[in-house]
Amino acid sequence: MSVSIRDVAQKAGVSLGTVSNVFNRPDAVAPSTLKKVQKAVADLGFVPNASARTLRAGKTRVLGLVVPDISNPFFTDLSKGVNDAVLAAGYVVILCNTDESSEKEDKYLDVLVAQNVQGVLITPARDSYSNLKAIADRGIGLTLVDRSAIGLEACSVGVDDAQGGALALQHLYELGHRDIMLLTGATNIPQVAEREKGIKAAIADMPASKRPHLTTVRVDAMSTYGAQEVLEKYLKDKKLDFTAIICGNDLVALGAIRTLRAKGYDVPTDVSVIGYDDIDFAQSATVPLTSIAQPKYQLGFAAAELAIAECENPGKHTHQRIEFQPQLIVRGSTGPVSKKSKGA
Amino acid sequence: MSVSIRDVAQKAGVSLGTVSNVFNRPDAVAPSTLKKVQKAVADLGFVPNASARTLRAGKTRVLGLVVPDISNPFFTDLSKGVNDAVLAAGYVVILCNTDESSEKEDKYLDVLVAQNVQGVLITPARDSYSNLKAIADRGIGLTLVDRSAIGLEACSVGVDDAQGGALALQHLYELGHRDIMLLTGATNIPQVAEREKGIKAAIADMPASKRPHLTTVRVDAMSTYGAQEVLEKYLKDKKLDFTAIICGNDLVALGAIRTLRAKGYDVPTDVSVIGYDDIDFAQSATVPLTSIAQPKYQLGFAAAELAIAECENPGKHTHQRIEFQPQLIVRGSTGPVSKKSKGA
DNA sequence: CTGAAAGCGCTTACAG
DNA sequence: CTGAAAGCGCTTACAG
Repeated sequence: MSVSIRDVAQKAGVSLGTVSNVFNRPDAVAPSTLKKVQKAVADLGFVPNASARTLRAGKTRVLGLVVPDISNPFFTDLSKGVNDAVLAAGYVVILCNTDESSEKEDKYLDVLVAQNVQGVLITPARDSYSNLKAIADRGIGLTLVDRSAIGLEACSVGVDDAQGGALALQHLYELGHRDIMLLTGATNIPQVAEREKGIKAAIADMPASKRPHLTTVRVDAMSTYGAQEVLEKYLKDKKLDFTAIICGNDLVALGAIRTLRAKGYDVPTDVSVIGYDDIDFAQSATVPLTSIAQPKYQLGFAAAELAIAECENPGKHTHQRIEFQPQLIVRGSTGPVSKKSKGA
Repeated sequence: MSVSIRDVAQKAGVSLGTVSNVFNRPDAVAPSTLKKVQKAVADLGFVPNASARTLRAGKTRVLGLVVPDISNPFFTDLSKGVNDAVLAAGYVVILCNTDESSEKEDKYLDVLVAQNVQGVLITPARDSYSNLKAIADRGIGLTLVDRSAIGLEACSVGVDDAQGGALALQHLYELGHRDIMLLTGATNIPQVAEREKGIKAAIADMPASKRPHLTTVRVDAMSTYGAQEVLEKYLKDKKLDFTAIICGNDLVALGAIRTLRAKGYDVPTDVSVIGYDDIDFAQSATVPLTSIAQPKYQLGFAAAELAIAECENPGKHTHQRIEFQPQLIVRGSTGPVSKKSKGA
């Protein structure tokens, strides 16, 4: 149905191999021949058949990106980064959304093997990486995204969550806050645990006399309602015993702000609130939210670059881990501790 | 590097063709042979090489999905629908994010041609479809998403925006509202124009004596701030002359609610507010938002099904358009018109 | 029901 | 610098 290299060769009056050379080693072709062939290519609208090319050369220039939930903006932005890196390098990416299901993940992995992808970028849905080893054994490059590559021969990219926690704490500390609530989720969520660790480490690093006091309160669900419920209960028959809250994520922060305002406390005059994730809505909220942003796009871009580097140089590629730093985004929900609340 | 069909044939003690038949026409293989081959396949971990398969059979079972902005939840959910449909059918999809750029779109289209995709699902970045004709001419199936296929031999899927507007109006009408503000964007946005048309048509359909009165107010930016600014100005030295607002989207609705509450009006007691899009945050808002939702997932699923149908049956496929109905999601921001506000 | 053979479109040594 | 030839891994009539 389509134009083949044979048609181009005929039209340009050269052999098959010469046309191929024009695409793969243009330096090895005489300039006049090059021009002739390029004209024929343009005239016929020839695009080399990737399947044939792959079959012969063994390289597909196709990558697979496997994510647990593409509706999560984290993965959406990440996937944009992957796509941009990949497009620049002449690669293509097959996106696989596992919906956090191991079965779907396995299925997609098979699909990717069948498609002869040269590399797989993945945020695994489960802790066990057994299904990934099969991929690596097939010689397919593996890049772990937002996970570490423990026990795997693979590159990985991630964000320094401990640092994210520390950033939040330091920001509040610099604003003068010394009584801080940590309103977060269960410790079995790795990210939650890691950030908490970062907060505590930052506190431990301070001179004992100046260390802020941290009260940890856990919500069942890291949602607006989950936060409201818990915080309302906490404030029930107690006076405010903190001047700032570090929240597990932005939804929790929004819920906290709502509760505080309902109780007649102003944010940030009475209480500063800091979120995590920097979701899209953070800047449109009633009180624009100070938050910790993750370099999602860069994460994807870097992961794709690692994967492509491995594809281009499978022999002497050394695996590496790239860890990005989260970023503090200051908006209206945090401010200096006021004399009023300090006194309270 | 990999296990080939030849290895399987050898291990199972059958010929090449028989192994192929096991994959492509299992009915034509004797049960005992089938089992022998399947065992060999499992033992060796054989996965057929898609490139070779494609090259020979001419079918790649690969689709391209080209969207202007994957960070927009509309396209994210849509892409989930596409992926699920595609996975079920044993296809694979290459996701292309054009960032609304025509150049990127053209580049991706070339990439997709080179990858031998069998079909392209696209929400074009520009109005002219000239670059799409080239795709169609190559025999690649084309499916327009959230656009009509005027001037193209192609299937298309979309949402009935006029109906969306009508739904919003009718909901408020049934709650007794007769003085309604339409707070929306510029009419050169097709979706805005179409919804407005639907609202007006719905009003025109009512008996003249009962027709609600519609005041249209336009915002520069369909954002929270854009809405606040315009509405504050409108309410400056005027009493409330409406009991409900239909908003251009959910962000506008959130801004409207904020302004109303700041002025001391309760939502929905004094004023009902309805949004559009049903963004994720709509249900977590201070006043959970009544909104018009679009069947994004279904849109993608249906588009993929159309595309696959065309791939499977390129000869006698008739192009069709599938138009989905938007859906009213009732939450707390709308309620019956109160006697108080009615009297005002 | 099974096997031998041709060929999909390209790349890559290799000889000239 | 150019061309003829082999072969990547599979599918598909075709003969048996």
